[in-house]
Amino acid sequence: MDARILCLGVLLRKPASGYEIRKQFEEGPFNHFYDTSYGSIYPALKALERDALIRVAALPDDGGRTDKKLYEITQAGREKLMEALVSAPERDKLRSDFLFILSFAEMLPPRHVERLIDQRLEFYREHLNAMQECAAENGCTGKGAEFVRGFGMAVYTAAAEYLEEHRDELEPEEAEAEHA
Amino acid sequence: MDARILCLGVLLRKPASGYEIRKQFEEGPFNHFYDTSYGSIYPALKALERDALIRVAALPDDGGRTDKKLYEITQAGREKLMEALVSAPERDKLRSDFLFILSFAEMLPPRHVERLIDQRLEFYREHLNAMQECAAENGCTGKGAEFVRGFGMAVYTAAAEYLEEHRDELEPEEAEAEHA
DNA sequence: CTCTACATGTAATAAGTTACATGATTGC
DNA sequence: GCAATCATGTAACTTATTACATGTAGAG
Repeated sequence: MDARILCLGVLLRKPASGYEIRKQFEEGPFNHFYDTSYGSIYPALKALERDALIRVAALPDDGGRTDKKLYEITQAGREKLMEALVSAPERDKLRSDFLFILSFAEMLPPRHVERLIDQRLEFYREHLNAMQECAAENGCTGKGAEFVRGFGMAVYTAAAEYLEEHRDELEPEEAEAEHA
Repeated sequence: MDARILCLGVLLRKPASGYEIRKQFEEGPFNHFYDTSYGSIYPALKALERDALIRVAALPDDGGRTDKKLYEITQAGREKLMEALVSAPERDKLRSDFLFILSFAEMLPPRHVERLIDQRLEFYREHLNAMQECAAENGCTGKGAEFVRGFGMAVYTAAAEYLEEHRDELEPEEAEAEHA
């Protein structure tokens, strides 16, 4: 899924500007499994408009700002998106500095490992809260979106639990060595 | 973490060739949270050797092939890696076509959704098996690596359970509509 | 009036992926 | 002899990221 399909996905739910699309990937429902920056969104929107997969919607005269481009998906865009949605998904790609670092835990200062895990737990807490509240305003609507949200929460919860229950295994065992 | 640091991480555990490093990211302990291809590994090794962070080890005369370059980490390399390991980790990056697609589940053919989830469950089964066996031969050694392996298994298990327990929520409810 | 959030866009850069090109070794 | 795996490397391509550049609107 490249930035173009991602944008189509957002626009299928409702018309939005480039800025608003960005926000959906930063705070909204797509936050947890995709990330995209302006540098990829704006060029993507340009290409989509060129190919008539989206168009600039007539600006609503509710006093919105005039420099804002509200894009909406076209029929061709809907078809293009559906095509992408039913084709075989690429496998997930994860890049986790956290796990990479932790896999060398025994060679690191114990305090550093402690802090790393504390920060991670804090991260899970925050995001679980945010996910709980991610509601209609953000486009967290529909069976699919809710299912995915539940999935994310289940995974984060399990991750946090594992960290809490097993973090002591990473502690250096000073006393033990003496008895050897 | 770029390809260079990743390579240093592999080489810290034991000397390896570019090909073997690749395998660690494809099958080995780093499999689940990082991915890297030849096109990034070989240039990374070249750069690391140029900077004296790794060197070509004397070939063991056990009859190995002569075109194989066994790299080992140098002291400077160890320091460079440690520096990277104690600096603040970048946040995880996940890109999941699976979740993106599922978030539109209600607009997709039910059969497609079914198949998607079946494939995913199969994926979890396979990888949980592989992770259970990922042992010493592969460099799954040490507290850190084992902790990370356990973490991965906990997360995959939770993900699979969620899918199994909640997949029915994605089924279209034909009967219900009639009573409305 | 000032800060934050809204808003769009480009250019330089960095990075990794894919496909290509080649060849040796091992097991059957 | 043949296929699979081991093994190294490059070039073209695609892609996204970062930093830059600019300006508006609303809240306090």
